[in-house]
Amino acid sequence: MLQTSFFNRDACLVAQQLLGKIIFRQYQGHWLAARIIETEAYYLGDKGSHASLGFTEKRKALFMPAGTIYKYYARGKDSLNVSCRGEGNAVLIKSAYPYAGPGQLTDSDALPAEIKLMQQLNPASSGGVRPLEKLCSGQTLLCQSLNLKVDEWDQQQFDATCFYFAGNEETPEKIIQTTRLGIPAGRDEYLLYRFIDYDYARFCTSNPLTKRNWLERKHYRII
DNA sequence: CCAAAGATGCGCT
DNA sequence: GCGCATCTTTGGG
Repeated sequence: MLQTSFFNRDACLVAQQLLGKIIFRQYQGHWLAARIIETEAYYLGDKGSHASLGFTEKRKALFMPAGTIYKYYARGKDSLNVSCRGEGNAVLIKSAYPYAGPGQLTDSDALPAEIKLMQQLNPASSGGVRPLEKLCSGQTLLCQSLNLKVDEWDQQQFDATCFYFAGNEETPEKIIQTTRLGIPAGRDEYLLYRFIDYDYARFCTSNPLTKRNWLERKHYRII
């Protein structure tokens, strides 16, 4: 389990080092799991952040010690963040990919019970089964798949018995660094605070590599 | 109390 | 890639 000291560092560094880490979530006797593939960093002083709007009870977790979980409603659905070093700074877990041990799972595999549970928790809008690539591809979709609710987790700490992040010290070989999503013009929208695991870019919310008219160095860079 | 905006996601083009 | 449905929070009146 990642300790609070992991989060007690610069938010952009934490965001990058979270890539490749695994989220573990206890549900009905099973450990649901997903690999983090996309993150965003937010700072008190950047106008895209919730913290920059000032302290309210809802935003309190952003001002609590590093490693505190901040959950809020994004367009009415649950979203997962963790506070970092410096009051008001945090990382947003933007998307993940279903995890069931080493190697990349595909829809053609016989899916483990844990993955099927995640598909039950987060069915397609049609009511059908959501393919793996769409199961955790979004900050609220991820929370839905892992049964992570605002009411239960906002302002809480990670808990080794039911919800935590884990993984080795390695970050992916290649990381895509680009702009955050959903930030209006004039709100520091140009900041390159979004990070994507290169090898999983096709599963993230919006893939810089395949975006029309997007160029390396101009709109994103590989680090 | 209500209008407006928001760290979105879906469906269709 | 774009429009819009959805629902919570916020802030002004």
